[in-house]
Amino acid sequence: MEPRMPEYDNPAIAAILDTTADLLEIAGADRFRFLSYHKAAHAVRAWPEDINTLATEERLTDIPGVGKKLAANIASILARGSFAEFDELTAELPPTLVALMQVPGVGPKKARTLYDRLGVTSVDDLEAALAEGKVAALQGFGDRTAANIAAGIISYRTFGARALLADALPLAEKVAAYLRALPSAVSAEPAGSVRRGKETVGDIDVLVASLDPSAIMEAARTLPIVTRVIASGETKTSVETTAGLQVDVRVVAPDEWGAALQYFTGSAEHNVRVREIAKGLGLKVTEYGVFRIDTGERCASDTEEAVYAALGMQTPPPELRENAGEIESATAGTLPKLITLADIRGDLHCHTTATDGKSTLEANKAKAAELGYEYLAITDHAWGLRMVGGLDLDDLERQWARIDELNAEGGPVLLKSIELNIDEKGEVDYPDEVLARFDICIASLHSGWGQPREVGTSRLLRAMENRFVDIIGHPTGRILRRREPIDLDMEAVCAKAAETGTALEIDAYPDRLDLSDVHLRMALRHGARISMGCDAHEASQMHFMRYGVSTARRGWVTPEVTLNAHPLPEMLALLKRNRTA
DNA sequence: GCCGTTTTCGGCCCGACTGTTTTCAGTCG
Ligand SMILES: Nc1nc2c(ncn2[C@H]2C[C@H](O)[C@@H](COP(=O)(O)OP(=O)(O)OP(=O)(O)O)O2)c(=O)[nH]1
Ligand SMILES: [Mg+2]
Ligand SMILES: [Mg+2]
Ligand SMILES: [Zn+2]
Repeated sequence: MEPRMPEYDNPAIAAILDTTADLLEIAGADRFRFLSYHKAAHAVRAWPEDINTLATEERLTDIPGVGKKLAANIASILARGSFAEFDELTAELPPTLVALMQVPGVGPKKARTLYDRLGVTSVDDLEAALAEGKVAALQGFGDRTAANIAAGIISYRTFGARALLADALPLAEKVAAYLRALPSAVSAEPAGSVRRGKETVGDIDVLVASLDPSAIMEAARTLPIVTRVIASGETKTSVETTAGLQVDVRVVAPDEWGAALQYFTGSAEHNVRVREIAKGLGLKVTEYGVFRIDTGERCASDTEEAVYAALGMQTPPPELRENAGEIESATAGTLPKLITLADIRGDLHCHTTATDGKSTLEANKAKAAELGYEYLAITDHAWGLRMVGGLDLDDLERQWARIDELNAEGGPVLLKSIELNIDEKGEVDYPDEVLARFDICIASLHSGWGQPREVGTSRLLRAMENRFVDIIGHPTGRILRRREPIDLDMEAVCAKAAETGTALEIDAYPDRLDLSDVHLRMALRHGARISMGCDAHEASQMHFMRYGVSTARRGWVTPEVTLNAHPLPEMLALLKRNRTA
């Protein structure tokens, strides 16, 4: 049998384009040529249509930044795993050189010199060369550069993967609160990817407004959590911390707050686009303000709204600032009214002590009441997951009886629900007579992670054909930093969800956040509904909803399309099982 | 390499910090 070509998805294509860009840069290619590869990589990653569909329909150039050449190169990757320029580049340079550029302090020029002069092709090689004193001896390097690179290797090795938002956000808020409390500080807020609510973050960025910047910089260098000062100047300090995260602190004058917050919130791609647009209007945007190019006069700077208004734009919510369509919407004045935490009327996914949860029904109900919810779906595991105590019919009767008692007491309504297991054939637990008795059924994959695309896809499609499967739980099964998503034809999954009236879940558990932002946009494109649940295995985890909402907002999700942004009767009426034919 | 209510050619964001520089390149945000 022929060996199968690997199946590509948008992130896989984007990764190859990014590698190409890095190799081109190391090879000394024109700046705008390699930047075009990075730009296309970002656009492909953020594009809410499957790259295979686009290629088949010869619509790759629909993606902004993908022209004739890049479309041909992407098509070539899909067909044979590479393209001509990539083959030439990797014949000229070892592709492992891109890993050298991941070491803080090593960029394309130093990587090239290390390779040319010392034959260094890996981080291990680099470490050896440092130990032998060869790096410091290089033209243009020196002792300090060698020491910085050595420290960079340690960070590269120990910090590695991006942090979960749920781990970084509390720390970011703590650092901001600490700096805000300084007598010389006027205000301080987290910015960067933390403010944009990205599911993982590379570092923590904090903006401070102050008339005494040196006092802020001193405080940043001496934060209790600092393990190393990477750089510290008049307005910017970068430190490594005990949390294994880099913290970047930027300070500006109070009247520059809005421009600086716009800059430091990013994303970089959003900023570049905003600045290009400004230029076309005869304006210049920096972290200090919006300026007229002709007179140098400052037109805006104190608030973000003023900055965007000076460019004729609405202020896009931070979660949308990825240069993925929000600039066009903001310019046209058509930004969507995104879902907020306050719109959430209930949680549609939680576990109890009846299976693998650590809190009782009663404790979950109390938490739902505390959160001001109207309802809570009790979705313990079904019989198919016996190893975590999956419920049999007797267990269900007992749980339902207790739910009836609790509902009689008032407060948030507990919904008799279940998280069904989707088996190898796409079938779920229990006979139809039982499924019909639930208020809501979620169905989720819990096995088969390494399966080929068509297998996982057909399991989900089959499950969605079941008229009692109202929601597909954590559709891809990804676990951030631990498990790749199952390979799926997500276009087919979203289309089937829309066609059958099956909602797709955002599992708000911080290492899942599944569906992801980009897949949510794809789901909305197809007209699918969204369901939000924390997958709490302990009552306190029902607070994870805020992370689900961040991901939903990044996916352009509105309250209208979200099941649990509706009052109970409407929410129930939207379920597949209650649809009138 | 991409792109176009000023353009199919000539642009492509803007600034901070560091080290080795004798005037600024490299890296990063
Ligand atoms: N104008 C402009 N701004 C940039 C550039 N690079 C970074 N920024 C701004 C926007 C970023 O959100 C902000 C913080 O930079 P970071 O490198 O920390 O990126 P960000 O937080 O977006 O993502 P991260 O999760 O940290 O990788 O600085 C750039 O090249 N140009
Ligand atoms: Mg950041
Ligand atoms: Mg940063
Ligand atoms: Zn669950």
